[in-house]
Formats: sequence, C-alpha cells, structure tokens
Amino acid sequence: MQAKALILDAAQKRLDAVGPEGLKVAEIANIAGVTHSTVLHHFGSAEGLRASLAEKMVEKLLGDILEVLDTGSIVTSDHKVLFRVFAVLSDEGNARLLAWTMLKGLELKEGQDTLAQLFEQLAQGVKVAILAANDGDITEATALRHAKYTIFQVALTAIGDGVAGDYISKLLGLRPVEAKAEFRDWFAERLLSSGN
Amino acid sequence: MQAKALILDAAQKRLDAVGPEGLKVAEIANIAGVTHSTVLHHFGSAEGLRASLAEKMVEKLLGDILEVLDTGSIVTSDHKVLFRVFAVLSDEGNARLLAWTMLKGLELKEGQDTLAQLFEQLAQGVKVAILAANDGDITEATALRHAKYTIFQVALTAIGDGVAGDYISKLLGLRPVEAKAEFRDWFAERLLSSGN
DNA sequence: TACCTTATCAACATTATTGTCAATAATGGT
DNA sequence: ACCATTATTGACAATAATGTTGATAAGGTA
Repeated sequence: MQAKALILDAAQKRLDAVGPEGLKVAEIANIAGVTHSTVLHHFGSAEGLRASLAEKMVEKLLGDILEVLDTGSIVTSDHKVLFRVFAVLSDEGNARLLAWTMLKGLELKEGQDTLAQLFEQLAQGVKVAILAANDGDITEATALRHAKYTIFQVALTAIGDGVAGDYISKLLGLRPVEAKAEFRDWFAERLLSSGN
Repeated sequence: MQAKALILDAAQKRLDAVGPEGLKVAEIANIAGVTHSTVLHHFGSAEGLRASLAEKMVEKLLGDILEVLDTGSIVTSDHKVLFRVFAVLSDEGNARLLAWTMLKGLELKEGQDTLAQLFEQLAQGVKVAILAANDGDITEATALRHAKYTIFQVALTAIGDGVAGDYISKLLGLRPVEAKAEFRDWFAERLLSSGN
C-alpha cells in the first residue's frame, strides 16, 4: 500500500507546483516512479485520482482544524483558538485546495456536519468571552452574532491571505516576511479590543 | 470584431460554470455559435484564448478598482472607498479570477504598477484619516502602517469572501443573504471604530 | 508447492483536444 | 466591379490523455 501514498504525494506536489492543470496521470506517475497504468490500477481513473487527492487534502485540513477546535481548549483560551484556525486556513496548501475545490464547484461534504458542529462550539466559546467582556451590556443573541461574525472574519481573512496574501502585500509595498507576522499581531489586537 | 467578444464571453461563462477545466476550445466555440477553427483563428491557440480571457478579466478588475480609487474621492470619503474596493474584490467573478490566476501561478503584471501607485494613494488617504482620528497621539509612520494593514485586511476579507464566503457562512449557520449584508456593516463599524 | 490475490508493466486502443489546411464567403477600400 | 484582406468553415492531421488488456512478478496462505 505504499504506492498509493507515493502517487498521492506526487499529485500534491504537482498541484502545488503547476496548479490543477498539472494533474495529468502520466506526469504524476512519472514523479512517483511508476507507470500510468499503475496509477489507474490504484485509483480506477484519472478523476478517481483527483477525487482521492481532494479527499486526502480535505481530510488533512479537517484534521488540522479539528485538532485546533478540540473542545477542551475552546472555552479556556478564548481567542487563541481563532488564530490557530487562521494559521491552518491561511496555510498555502490548504487555501489552494479550497480555491481549487471552489473553482471545481465541488462540495466539501466530507465531514461538513462535524465541522459545522465544531464551529458552533467555537462560536459558543467566543460568545461567552464576548459576554464576559461586555458584562451585561449586550444580550446573548447579540453576543452570539458577534461571535459568529468574528469567526467569519477570521476565516475569510485567512483564506484571502492564503490565496492572494503575497500578491496584495507586494502591491501595498509591505515587506513580505515581517509584514505577515506583524499583520497577524495587528489583526489579533483589533479583534481582541473594540468592545469584543 | 464581434466574434472575438462573443467567444470571450462564452469562455467566461464556461469558466464561471465549470471552472478552469471547462475551458476547452470546442465547448467554448459551441456556446459562442462558431466552430473551433474560428476560435483558433482569432486567438492562435487554446492557450492564447485562455491568456486573452485572463487579460480581459484582469482589465475589468483593474478598471473597476481604478474607478473606485479615482484620486479625487480618496481623501474626501475616507473609508467608503475601502468598501467599494471590498465590493469589487468580493464579486464572485473577480475572486474566482484571482483564485484561478493564483493557482496557475500567473503574474498579474498587467497594470500592476498603476495599481500599486493607486494603493499607495489610498494608503495615504486612509493615513490622513487615521491621523485625524488620533489627533497627535501617533506618528505618521505608525498611521501609515495602520492604514496599510487596514487596506490589507479589507482586501483579504473581500477575496476570502468571494472565494469561500458562501461555504463558510453556511458552515456557521448564517442565513446566506441577510448575513452577507449584515456582516459587511459589522465589519465596517469595527473598521471605523477602535482608534482608527 | 500449488493457488490465489494483488501489483506492476509494456503495448495497444480509444477518446479528447488541439492544431492545420484549403476552399469559400464576407468585408471594405479603390 | 475588382482586389486584397479577413472571417469562417469542414475535413483532416497530430498530439495528448485516458483507458484496456494480457503477461509477468511478488506476496501471502492453505
């Protein structure tokens, strides 16, 4: 069962290097050091290979998020969890996967329910933090809405960062490396402040 | 010169409908109501067609942004400009183009310098607003940094929204339509407040 | 060992996609 | 009306990508 893994690795390498159009069976087989017949044997078809690749990457993405969202940590460490989610989503590979998947019009149905549940828990955790910060000044419903928007905001920023962060920051004349970290801090500070 | 436009329109339709893999010469020709030979005649090659399509879409994107960034309006209407930029970038077509382009590893060199200049002007405008809001409390350099990060933030959020906004909001159990507008307001309010 | 299953490959077959060409029609200027 | 240029097409050619098959080998199990 080692070949399958080798092939999927090669495919991922290819996807990263040249994008979706690089996902040709022969090229991938070549990188993996097997013939294209072997690839087809293992995955049934070219589309099967692409599906497996997507599945594998989604699994990793979900795994990464689940690890971060593990229930215990949500309530206790308030916003830190959010920034681990940020890190996962803005990771280039994951963002590219999302973009690819969206362009393909695919549904990430795999584990969507689980994910939704965990986001719900995360929202509850953030809500509690918000309620605590604005002691008594806002209703639970309002706090929940703010919590969800906060999460939404983090997720969108992360995905945008993964997809086009480098380009935009170049456009703004920000120094690539330092700016990335600095922005994250700046972003965090603003999230935590401002009546949240 | 009408055929070229027809073909490009068809191509864009196809890109929107089924993603990059939908960009087959024959299919596009079919939609445009011509033969594939005609397409090749006009664009030289399949890759030529794709390049033209990308160029056209980038031009529109740049045009949209330039229109918004028109120098006169920047200084006067402070953050409103930001949200028109947001609207342009989060427009599904544009976000998808960006995603596609990034996946292809293309450079959007076309007009990049112009864009950079205009972002610079936008940054200056926002800087002035920030300085005014925090009268004397911060240095110019700090204000400029904040301005750039603000713009960065808006751009990333917009792109993330265009690419995966629907999916994430579904995940969070937000109602698709209302939430989109509400979130924008929420986002705007937070941008404008908090010492900015 | 004999037997089964699975993995691998090379050669071939099929289909999809792109590209070429020569003929014909349309267009616009003189 | 004539000519040159450009647009369009159908039929064909070339390539690229996927899929199929049968032969061979490797691994495990009775």
